[in-house]
Amino acid sequence: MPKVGMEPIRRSALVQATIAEIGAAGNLEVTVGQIAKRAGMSTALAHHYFGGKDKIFLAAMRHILREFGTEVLQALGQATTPFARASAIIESSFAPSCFAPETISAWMTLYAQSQSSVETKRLLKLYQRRLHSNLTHALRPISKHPERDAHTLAALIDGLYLRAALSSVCDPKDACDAALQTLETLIESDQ
Amino acid sequence: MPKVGMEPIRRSALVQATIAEIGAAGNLEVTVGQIAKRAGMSTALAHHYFGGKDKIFLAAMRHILREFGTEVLQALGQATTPFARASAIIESSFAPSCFAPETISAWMTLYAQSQSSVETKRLLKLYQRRLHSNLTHALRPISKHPERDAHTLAALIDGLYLRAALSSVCDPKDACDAALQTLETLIESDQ
DNA sequence: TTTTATTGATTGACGAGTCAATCAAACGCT
DNA sequence: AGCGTTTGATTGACTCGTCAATCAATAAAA
Repeated sequence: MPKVGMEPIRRSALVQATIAEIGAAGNLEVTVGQIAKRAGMSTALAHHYFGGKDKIFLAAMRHILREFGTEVLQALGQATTPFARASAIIESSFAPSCFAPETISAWMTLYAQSQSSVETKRLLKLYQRRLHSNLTHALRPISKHPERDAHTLAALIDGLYLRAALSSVCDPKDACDAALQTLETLIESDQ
Repeated sequence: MPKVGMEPIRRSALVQATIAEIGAAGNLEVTVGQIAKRAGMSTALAHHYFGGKDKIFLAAMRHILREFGTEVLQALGQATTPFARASAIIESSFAPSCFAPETISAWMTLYAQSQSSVETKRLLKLYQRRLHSNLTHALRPISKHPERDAHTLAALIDGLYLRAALSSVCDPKDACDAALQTLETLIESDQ
């Protein structure tokens, strides 16, 4: 079985397994052993490829962020009008994939870890900057205060996500509608 | 030194120390030993009074929530008009005490833990219900959609808090202004 | 003397990271 | 094609540290 070129496969399997384990546990209390087992290899191999537990976690976080980023980008590609662009960003943020248990857990632990890991904090800020920049760009032609409204909408998206993710009867659609509704109210208001 | 009636003092000291340690560490990777040491006692005594690590953490979380609750209640007492009530709720949510490092860390770990601890989730939902109910009550006389606007504002508060807490140049005032601004926009809009 | 407070010492478990050893594919040389 | 060598893949076993929880013992009130 030992073949060359295993590295990318192993790394990807570990990242996948990490996300799954975090989702199953609900938090970061996950051992390298569990992750390696789910990925079908020994703990030694996991260490061999990543060098340490925190490196594995960071890679998993990066993966989540990257996946979300491409989802938004793709939705933006479909949109033609400024309003459609803003709506697309909002709808991407409440896509079903964002509410998979492992995604929710990953997202929450991301917030928590950001308080103690500078690298995690960097990642999170990157996501926030991108969301803000995308929103600003979409709102520029249709809002009297693009920057300000983008800031408000970005925060609203995060907050609505938190509430929807926490609620047992987790209804992404309601949250999405609320965000869209507020988007309309904001751009119609002229003050 | 052994005197009677130590229990409440010890419990309170442990809760205080737990919050401080979480703030210092930035996450839940805090040992009972650290907490007990900061509280000036042995780990055995900490176990004696709380029975286990998770019980200690839960007590700390409850303490944070209760403190926040009374702060809001006090601010509401000062307010006379409905608009002042809504503003008071918002301003309480961005009070300096909410941005102390230990409070931020506690809040973040609260979100993260809620995914794996039903009791923590229950606590968090309680806070959200109270915030929503307070806001609805304040908005009833001045909004055309009190429930809907309360939901939006509550989420906005959480989101703005997240962003402000995460930003290195953490400016609560900006976040508060954004929330107040949106409050005005919402109640002025008539659709 | 009963109850409450208190701790040092200990236990038992668990987990991250390391290491030496094994195995097989690829490589280079003739 | 055949043969030795290097290189990547892989793991079982082990080390070292940590930490939650327990317990037996002490001391001081009541």
